[in-house]
Amino acid sequence: MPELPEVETTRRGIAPLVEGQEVTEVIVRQPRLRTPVPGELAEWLVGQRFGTLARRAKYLLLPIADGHLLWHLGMSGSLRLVPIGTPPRTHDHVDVVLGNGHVLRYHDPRRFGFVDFVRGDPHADTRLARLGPEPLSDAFSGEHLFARSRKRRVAIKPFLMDNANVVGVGNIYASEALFMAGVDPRRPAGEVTREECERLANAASSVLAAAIAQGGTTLRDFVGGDGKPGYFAQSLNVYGRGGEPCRECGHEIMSLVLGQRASCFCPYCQR
DNA sequence: AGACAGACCTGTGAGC
DNA sequence: TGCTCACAGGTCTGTC
Repeated sequence: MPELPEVETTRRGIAPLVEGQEVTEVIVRQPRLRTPVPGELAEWLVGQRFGTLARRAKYLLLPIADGHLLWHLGMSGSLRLVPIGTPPRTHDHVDVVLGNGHVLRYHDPRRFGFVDFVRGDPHADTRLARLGPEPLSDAFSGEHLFARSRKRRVAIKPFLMDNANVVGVGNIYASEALFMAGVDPRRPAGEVTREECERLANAASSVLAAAIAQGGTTLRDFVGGDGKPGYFAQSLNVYGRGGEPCRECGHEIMSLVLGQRASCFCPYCQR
């Protein structure tokens, strides 16, 4: 499942072979994604050249002459480059054929992702305009979290996962950051202290940076050719470990539902 | 405006 | 073994 680190890894991986390339053909095999693939996609793209690829939150931005492709990988999407002529597999929904002999191929079993075209400034688009700061930027800090969370009664975990507060912190990273910071995920956001917000911001940034450094290892759905789970899974302290002993103190990891999401935490280490 | 429920989709794994 | 079914996940929409 692409979390922010995987989206960033995708961007870095495909950029060298996509930037500056002309689109020669667009093939849509399955238009029914989270939002339908626009019928005019080929019309918009063919003959255009891609500019410098960017990322905002979990969105990839692919610039063309008068706008941007806005691509979201959803929960199971991947964007890869394959040589022209590579036969599509099941769930290979969209191909963007490039002049250099490569195909930018979108694969998404659960079809939670989407691709759309935004004319003009993409950051003015409703999907991007309300987003909070990037977790690895200077705009994100403990002070920012502290200021945003005052008087908020929602639990700190769903607060952290709210894109308006900080982007790219999904269920897994929110759980891990809260463990690292020693904060109980059920606490009302407004009651988390300034010092705890500082620890939380540092924890969220460092766990995301570590995951990017590992190449955005998938954490759950990923299974290698040898059937082994993702590498980063070994680093998880609480996520998916309900009922198991805490690695720090040995107490049992609790699991419950917060904001409609499974949440795991150590009731002894996290107060 | 904040809080929360529901919808979207399908592979996986548990239970029968 | 084969079937059913709940669950996971991010984000948008709708309701209170």
